Amino acid sequence: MNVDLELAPKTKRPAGEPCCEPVVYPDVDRDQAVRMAEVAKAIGDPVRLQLVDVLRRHAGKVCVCELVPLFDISQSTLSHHLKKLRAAGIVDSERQGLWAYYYVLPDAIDELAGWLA
Amino acid sequence: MNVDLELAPKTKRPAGEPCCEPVVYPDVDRDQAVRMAEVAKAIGDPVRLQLVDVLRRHAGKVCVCELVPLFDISQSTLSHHLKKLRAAGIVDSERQGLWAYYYVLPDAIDELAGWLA
DNA sequence: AGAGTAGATCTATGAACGTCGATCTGGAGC
DNA sequence: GCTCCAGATCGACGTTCATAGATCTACTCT
Repeated sequence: MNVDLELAPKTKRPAGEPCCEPVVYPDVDRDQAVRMAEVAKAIGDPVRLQLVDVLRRHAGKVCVCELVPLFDISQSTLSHHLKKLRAAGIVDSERQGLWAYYYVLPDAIDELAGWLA
Repeated sequence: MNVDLELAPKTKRPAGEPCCEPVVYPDVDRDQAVRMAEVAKAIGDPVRLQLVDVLRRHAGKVCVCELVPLFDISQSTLSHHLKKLRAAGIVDSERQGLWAYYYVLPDAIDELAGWLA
């Protein structure tokens, strides 16, 4: 699963006409790929993608109690999704008394957006 | 799991001090979210992300035999990953005799990149 | 025709996922 | 103290995932 830039990726060709002689290597290294893939996987669910959408479009922090009624899922499932987004470094949360407020950490998404652009 | 824009997302507040009064709705609708999440999920794996990276950086079509030696995974696993990328509409393939050539379809990624930007 | 090759498909396996209801935690208000 | 509430965590479930080896399918070359 590791990209080995040292090894020549030439396989034995059957005779003439090789399929293609110039070898293309990935530009993003393994660490970048793992990091960005983790972010992509985190937004690879419709609910979480819409969650990020709401949080990004909202300037400040959004209370969880505002998020729950937006989706047809249980509160525990929403909490689970928010936890995944936090684990991926996409969002962070802050407790204020009884309520929890979530907000976006732009760095993680920016790296992925930069690569995709 | 559906976003209902009709329903007022107000829950009964315990007394004074509501956690936050302005309600934020997602901008991307359910269909967009499902589509973009599918693309994000497809690149939500380090191998597939690097595969897309290689294919995007290469102008034309890349032979599978060039891709196999880049990763420490079996040929069948690589084929499985390429199939996932094709199912997500990120790449397409073309047979030429014994070899298969893969290339990027930019539209799917562009939509996600546009939203992330 | 027969041998060899590139790539896709099949089968299996163990891990991770999305979902829910139930429970736990800790702050608010009486 | 006690009760109520918001949100997180737990336990369980069926599903999907990444992976590998084995097999299958076309195609090329002799």
